[in-house]
Amino acid sequence: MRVVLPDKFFSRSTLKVAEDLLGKVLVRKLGSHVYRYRIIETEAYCGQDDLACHAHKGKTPRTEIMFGPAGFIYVYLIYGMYHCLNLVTFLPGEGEAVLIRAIEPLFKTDQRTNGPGKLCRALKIDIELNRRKLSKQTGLWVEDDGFVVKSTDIGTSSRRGVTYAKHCADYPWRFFLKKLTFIS
DNA sequence: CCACGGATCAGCT
DNA sequence: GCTGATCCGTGGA
Repeated sequence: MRVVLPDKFFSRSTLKVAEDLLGKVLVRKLGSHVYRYRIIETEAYCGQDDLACHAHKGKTPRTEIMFGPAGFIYVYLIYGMYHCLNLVTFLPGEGEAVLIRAIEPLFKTDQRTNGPGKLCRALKIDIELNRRKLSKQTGLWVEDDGFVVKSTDIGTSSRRGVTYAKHCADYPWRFFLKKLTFIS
């Protein structure tokens, strides 16, 4: 059973989307090959009041895509050498998105995808995908394959690398599947 | 125009 | 745990 997640999945509360994306399948099509990965770690970035969010200063050329409709892709270059993949969430005008921090390949490979920079490198995600819509046509989309995630499988913590964000740095807006989930 | 610093990672201590 | 690599978006002049 494979169902492509509809736009309405993403046009909900960003915290809810970040949590619900755990266990879903990120799909990348490159040429005639299709690669599937389990999403195992995410972070929520919640608009103008969130000092860690790129949109907190309001709409700029870079962040404009975050203020558009949910279901679009926001990719940016960080530290001059890594790209980060974000999925736009919630409502137009809010400037919110979910950062995909780690995924697990569902096929045999040596790819390292346990970090936002590394997963973009493995999936060949770069600025070319910025502002595009999640879809089969774009070559990047998200599916539900029936994998069940219980609330007890989910861990939370503060977000990584945002110590500059003052009080917002402590918000528990990082979500991950506890490793125990994959043993059994 | 120019200066600053970052939603990271690998390699070292 | 700490540091450097590397470049572009952003804001101030």
